Amino acid sequence: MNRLKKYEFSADEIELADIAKALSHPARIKILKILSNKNVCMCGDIVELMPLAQATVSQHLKELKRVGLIQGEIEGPKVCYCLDNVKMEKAKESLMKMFKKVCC
Amino acid sequence: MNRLKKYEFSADEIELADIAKALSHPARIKILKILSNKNVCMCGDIVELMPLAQATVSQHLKELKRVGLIQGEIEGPKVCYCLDNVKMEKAKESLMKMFKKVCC
DNA sequence: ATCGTTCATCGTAAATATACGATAAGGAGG
DNA sequence: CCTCCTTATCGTATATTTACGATGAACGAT
Repeated sequence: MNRLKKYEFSADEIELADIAKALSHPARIKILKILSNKNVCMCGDIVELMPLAQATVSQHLKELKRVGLIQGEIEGPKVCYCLDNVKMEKAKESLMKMFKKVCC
Repeated sequence: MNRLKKYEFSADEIELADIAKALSHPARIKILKILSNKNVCMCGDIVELMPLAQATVSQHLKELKRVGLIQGEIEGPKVCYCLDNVKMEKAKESLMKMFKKVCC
């Protein structure tokens, strides 16, 4: 954003937009799907399933962590990522509330 | 995106990410809310309720139109915007499907 | 026909996002 | 300690987004 105007909006609007932003790239949708297959959680395994370089996947993981949809836990030299189901539920509820208020 | 990699993902992932992108700015969330108050639909009225310049609001409206969440109908010199409830419902369902598949 | 109103689009500047190679940081195992 | 493996971060290039003033296009009214 050019000159930060976000403070002109309500906290709800900003929060919801932020969640949507985290979901606004197919790579991040795919990562969430991969993590929901509880068999896979190691960062390296995720990278293998993605058509992107390791550094790029790491960036997407960081964005998902930023909004709290996933967590990363260090296991020796590896990192095990998992969904934060509480946060996911909250994100779903926020989106649903908006849709209900707005139309359906 | 640097080198377009989106084709590496599934149509579902791309479509969902696209919907999320449309929702990923507080201004656009606010516009949807404003339009759900059926009293307001003229572009000018929307602009007055937004903390942004007319040109910027027009850009946000265009993005919402691009994904089909709203429609614009010319009424003389003015333009009346309204939600596309069918598309909104579809967007909600797509998001819900993802959440259900992924966690909740 | 001219004028004012309304809104989209153009042009542009700055911020942010996306992507990747290279490198750093940390642990495992010799 | 040294090396390998794993992952985050840095540096960087490019694309996209956001924002606004200026301009253009379309219409209604005078």
